[in-house]
Amino acid sequence: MEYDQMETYLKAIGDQKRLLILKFLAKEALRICEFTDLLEMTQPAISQHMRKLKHAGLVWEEKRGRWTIWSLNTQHMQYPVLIHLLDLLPEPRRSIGRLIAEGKK
Amino acid sequence: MEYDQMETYLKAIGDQKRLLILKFLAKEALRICEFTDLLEMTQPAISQHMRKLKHAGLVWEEKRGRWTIWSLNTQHMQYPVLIHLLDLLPEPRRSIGRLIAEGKK
DNA sequence: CCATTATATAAGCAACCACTTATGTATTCA
DNA sequence: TGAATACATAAGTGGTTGCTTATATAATGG
Repeated sequence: MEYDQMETYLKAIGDQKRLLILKFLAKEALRICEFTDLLEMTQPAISQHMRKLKHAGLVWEEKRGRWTIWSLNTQHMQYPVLIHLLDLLPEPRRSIGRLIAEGKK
Repeated sequence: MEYDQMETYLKAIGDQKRLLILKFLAKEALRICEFTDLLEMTQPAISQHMRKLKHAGLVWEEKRGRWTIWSLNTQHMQYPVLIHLLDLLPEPRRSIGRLIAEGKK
């Protein structure tokens, strides 16, 4: 792996919000509209983070109807490292289960 | 580890020049003036990178006379991850051995 | 003691980043 | 078909980054 690729990778995961997104995706695939509730961020902000993660090859997108379903790319060369790092981070305050309970999913 | 600490860590290593610095330090402790030759960068630029690495707890500094000798902090929580990542990167073009041959060390 | 060497730090600057608001484009559903 | 929903993208903005040049400080060596 070259230095510029490594930089792209580390810059992609070197952001609190994106780490949180990845932490969620490590559990299950999610849609943008679910992230807006989970992260309490606007939809364009999420979209832009996803674009950055996609550019680094960390996530996949699957268009289904009006939704875009995002999931972790488990084939990424540094996927094991990513999982290791995510495991060090605490569980998010808001959870997907909470969303379901609130009838948002 | 909290999200902001992880971000600080990843931002610190998420830079080509700093990855190169760390790659050199993984071999041996070095001084600023040696880095200016190895990386072909100005002295203040190096100093500022070292400050950032120090702030993230990745390196130690040891003042000896007019020199400051920098070395990797092998006690850092994410030291094994760092070594793993550095091992994926190619050996730098310029080497310490080359410096010695040129009579600069 | 004075010149040299090694380093830190400050100010300035261009580029980049992460957000915002605004808008365009599909898709679904009544 | 028209309203609502999900999403992408563009433009604008304030803050950050990584460099530069300039300068200060401290140690060494003649």
